[in-house]
Amino acid sequence: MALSLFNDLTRRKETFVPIEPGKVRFYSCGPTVYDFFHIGNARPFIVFDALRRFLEAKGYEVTYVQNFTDIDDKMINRAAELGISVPELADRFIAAYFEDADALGVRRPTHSPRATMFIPEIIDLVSRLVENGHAYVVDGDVYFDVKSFPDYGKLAKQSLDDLLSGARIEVDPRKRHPLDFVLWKNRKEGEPSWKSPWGEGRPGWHIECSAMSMNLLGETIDIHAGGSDLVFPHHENEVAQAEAATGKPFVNYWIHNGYILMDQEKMSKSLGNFLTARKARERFSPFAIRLFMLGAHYRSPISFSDESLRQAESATARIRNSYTELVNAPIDPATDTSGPADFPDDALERFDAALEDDFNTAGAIGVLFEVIRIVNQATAGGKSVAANYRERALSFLSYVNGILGLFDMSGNGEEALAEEVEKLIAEREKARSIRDFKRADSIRDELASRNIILEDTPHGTRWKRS
RNA sequence: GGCGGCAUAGCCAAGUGGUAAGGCAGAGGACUGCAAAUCCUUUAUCCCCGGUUCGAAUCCGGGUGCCGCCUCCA
Repeated sequence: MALSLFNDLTRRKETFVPIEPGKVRFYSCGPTVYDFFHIGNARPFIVFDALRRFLEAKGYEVTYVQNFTDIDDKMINRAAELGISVPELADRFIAAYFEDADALGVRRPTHSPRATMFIPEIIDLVSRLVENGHAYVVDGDVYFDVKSFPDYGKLAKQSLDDLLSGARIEVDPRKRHPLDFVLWKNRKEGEPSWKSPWGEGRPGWHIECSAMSMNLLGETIDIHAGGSDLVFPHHENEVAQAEAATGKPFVNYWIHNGYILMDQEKMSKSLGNFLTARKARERFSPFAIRLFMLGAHYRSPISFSDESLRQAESATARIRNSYTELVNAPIDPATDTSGPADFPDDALERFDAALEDDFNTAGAIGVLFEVIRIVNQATAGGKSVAANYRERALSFLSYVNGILGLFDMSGNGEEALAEEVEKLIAEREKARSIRDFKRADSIRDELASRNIILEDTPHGTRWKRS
């Protein structure tokens, strides 16, 4: 079976066929770095990074680009508020982005371009559009002429008239059509600017993505991703700019994730109903946050709630527990038995099949938990497992985790802590052997208060962080 | 007004024609000194009405409710 993706350009699920066999050119819209990102913003970062990992797991060589928008009105306003320069602001929040994204298990993209590093390329693209009649210059501003591009609206599935009828924008009389959008903005006093054929100025928002995508990945790319709210106008405009310039398709597969809702409403900065990823990390593990995101199909809206995150937290602990049991299970010397349940041969196949079906992570996670139960059955009560069984189970879990990142496969880590805990466990064992349960329980309680949970198993006492 | 999405058990959530995955929570049992973890058992006819079909959560028509885009926005 082959990977299929729901392509917003055609509104249909389509078999994914890359331009170049074995390679994927993948662009994902990144953050405007004027503030910490919130968990709504985090959804595409996590989900599309996971898609990238899946593609790599399937053997594709993926060039994954996620940009930083480091020049626009919000950047300028925020920098002024903070009394720092726009580049300083960008540096600060790019650093913050990586801190948060790294902590959430989002892998670093192949390229993380900043718009301001591509000014010559942007100017070049705008020039092409001016030259071939798709853009016009007014008072140092350059606008894209939507009427010159008959396909305008093909991504949003709206005609110019339809788009116009619901428009809530003020009409700028200098524009030929109300929906014409700015490619290059004339400099205003005190704003960062660059020299261009049309005077000092700065790029419009939409043009940067087209320019960076075309320069880093080529004029036609395989996948372009982002939040649903980018379909119009951002992505529509990207298509128009790029295709008007090159005459070639800009993107073969457009994919968009659904929103995260807060109190039944779309989470957004402007509504103020958001939770930053940074704040969320203080309250929930990265694994729980990831499971919350990946536990529903990427195109569905999901509602944020403490309850949902707590559920994800518990579920994630279940995976980790199962893994720990498996790793610690004694190996059956006979090696030909593996307990009551054999490791299912089709697990991997079913897991992949779910992801291949429009990246259905929720379905895939269902398969994961079916396997978890089977593994738990095999290791329940301290039973031994066949070496071969453990190897196969670990290999499955490792493969799954390499894509979804739902639990920590490393050890407890902290050496010094481990030593101290082991000492207390030994002391408790001694107390238990002489049936001094009061002393034993007080040790357990003390560790519990330090977020360390003890579990007595047939093979001794184990500890873990809660 | 145009375009689009969603409605599945207490909660979260897969499932696009053949008699409802998975997770969380709850109940009972097993294991434990007690716990924890784990195992076993247990909880749904899929918003409503009508239609197509041997058969529909899944297709069609009509409702109802909620959400989004058309303005910066993941």
